[in-house]
Amino acid sequence: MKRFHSLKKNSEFQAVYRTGKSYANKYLVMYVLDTDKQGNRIGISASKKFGNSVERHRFARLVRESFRLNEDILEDGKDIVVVARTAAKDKSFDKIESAFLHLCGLHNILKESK
RNA sequence: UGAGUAAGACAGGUGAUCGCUGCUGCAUGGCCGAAAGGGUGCAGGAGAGGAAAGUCCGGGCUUCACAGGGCAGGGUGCCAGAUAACGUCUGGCGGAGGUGACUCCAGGGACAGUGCAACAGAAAUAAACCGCCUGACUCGUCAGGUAAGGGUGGAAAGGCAGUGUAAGAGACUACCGCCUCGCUGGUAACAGAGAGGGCACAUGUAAACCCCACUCGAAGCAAGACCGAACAGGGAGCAUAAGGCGGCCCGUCUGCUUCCGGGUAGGUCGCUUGAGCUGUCUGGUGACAGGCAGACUAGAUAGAUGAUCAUCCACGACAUAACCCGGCUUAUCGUUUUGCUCAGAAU
Repeated sequence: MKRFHSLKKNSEFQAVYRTGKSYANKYLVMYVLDTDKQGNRIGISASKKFGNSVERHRFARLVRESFRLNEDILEDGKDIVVVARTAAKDKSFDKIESAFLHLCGLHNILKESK
């Protein structure tokens, strides 16, 4: 299996926003939708309000890295959308990663939590 | 040495582990495919900027339009050159600033016409408020002359000095400025000296309309080209077994096969070898042009450069390619090189 799967279409994002459940903390907002398909998919969103191109790319990389390193402890068959909040700007990797795992815990999609 | 001025260079480095996107090689009777190949795995090597930014100009490229001419509209605006082209660049000219190196200038036309010029001021394109002078008389008023002086303003009928005069005024004179004429130098912008005018309808504004000269077709890589599930459409054949429109036949619609053509999702190309880069030589004051040699240096398509650790130091600013080039503008922690100028010291 190559890389990891990501959400691409606007319609896929809209489906998660409308029908998925959401939790938020200081840095991130996370939407999760059950798909019953194999593999998890992630979509990352940072609006222009968040910052310029460099800052938005930086945020996306940190979230992608958090997802990649922790994918094996996540349950299967989820569409996840992560939205940036402005407080996440200029934050280090471990802050973003802990925020990501915190939200995964709230969504109850960690394998250990069962 | 200090202060300044101009032109450049660099844009955290090194090592380790995990991860991402192309490329090359090898492997893979195992996953897909008839095959080519794809996929997967391993290895090697490559992988953002000086502004990649703003999208303000110009060009290539692509599609559309196009006999020729004119109008409208846009752009440019001292001269010569460079260039594929430009609103860019180079060298001059003129003006402004600086002791200087040097810097800055949207720098055609205001006797073609129209418009506008707040406030202040007596008056703003038209002039007598104060003042000055002359005359008259009822003795502080009237009539007339006057733009030298006062005050207002960005701008008040060329400036300054003198002659002159009742007081004044280019009324006259010298110098400077302006205008006209030819002469000399220069490709030209322009400069120089000379002669004449006697200063006029008299100010400013053309990033106000406008006039003059030159110039411009439109839209953009989500351009566009090709392949092409699905799904509308048409032709041919088959079945005519069944059903609908008919009481029945013909006909027609529904069905299946096949072909044609349009074309959505999706895919492939466009997509990186180029008006390019590096070095060097020649021509040119220079922008630049030409010759020779060398290297190949991102090509993603929801969009690849990240994470962790160690270590060094100046403790790392601004900011992420999206078809490609030439410029402009704006942002930027700092480090550093070279030329030149001024001041001081020493020889």
